[in-house]
Amino acid sequence: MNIGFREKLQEKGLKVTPQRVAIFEAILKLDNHPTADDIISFIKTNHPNISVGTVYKVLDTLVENNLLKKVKTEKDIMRYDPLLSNHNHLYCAETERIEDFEDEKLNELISDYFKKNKIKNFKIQDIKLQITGKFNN
Amino acid sequence: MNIGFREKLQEKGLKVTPQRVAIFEAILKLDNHPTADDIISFIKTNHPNISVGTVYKVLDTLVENNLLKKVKTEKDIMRYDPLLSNHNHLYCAETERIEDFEDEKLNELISDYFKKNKIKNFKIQDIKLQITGKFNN
DNA sequence: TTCTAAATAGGAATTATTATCTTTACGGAG
DNA sequence: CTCCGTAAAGATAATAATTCCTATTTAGAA
Repeated sequence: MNIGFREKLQEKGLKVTPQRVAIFEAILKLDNHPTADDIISFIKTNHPNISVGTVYKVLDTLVENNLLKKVKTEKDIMRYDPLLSNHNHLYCAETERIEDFEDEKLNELISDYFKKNKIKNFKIQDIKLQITGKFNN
Repeated sequence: MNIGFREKLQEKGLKVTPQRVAIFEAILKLDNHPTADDIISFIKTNHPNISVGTVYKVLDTLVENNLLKKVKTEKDIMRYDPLLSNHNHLYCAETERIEDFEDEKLNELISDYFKKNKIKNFKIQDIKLQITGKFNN
């Protein structure tokens, strides 16, 4: 997966730098959709020489190149998501926890619906479900 | 509708202040889901004596009391929405335009789906669709 | 009208993010 | 393998949005 990341950088014509690798690894390791701040803290302990500005710049670059996605919570905080498959999120407003939620059947149901019921004057590019609620564990 | 707003404030035990009324009216007048900044600018010209901090606090209060909702764009900007019916949004990433989108049939379809297909360990409180794409006009 | 808790004004402080400018180093060419 | 040009990183200043703080005001109940 590390190797996959390096290759993806190269495909996009981006240089493979230790900073980029470290930041991407941090996101994978931190799991659960870290904030920029989570990533910065993690990086600070593991790679104390990587600067804050670099973290932001790398995140931006990766998002621009679709190696990462941004997720937003209710509270307006950006989170980062390394999974690139088409998935939705379960989100708990109280605890700020986010979990991935994949359900191919549901995706189909919705996209079928929109095939039959076009929205006039609007061309859909992407549909995302934000499911808010409470985790039982 | 103005009157409705005052009543809603009272129902919640909130004081009816000219600031709250002015800010709520601004949101209605600005339409299209203004940002806090839009609201502040508008207020600045119409009620120059209302302070920025107050605008933020009023918005928070109204959101807490369900007299207003927050909407998020891709770009991490908060917008405010005075409509409280259960509706989703069409969102154009290029122009930042947001339109309301109501479709009762779709809402039913989705809630039926989740009645039949519970998510384990998670109790759904709210489902929102974010439909990203392009407007044709 | 009086009183008190709630709300506002105004500005400082904080936080997150972006910009700038210099230095470094990735990775292709020789 | 070494060198070079350019993309990327470092460090820090600047900006932007929002929150905090405290004195003052005011809505509305008694």
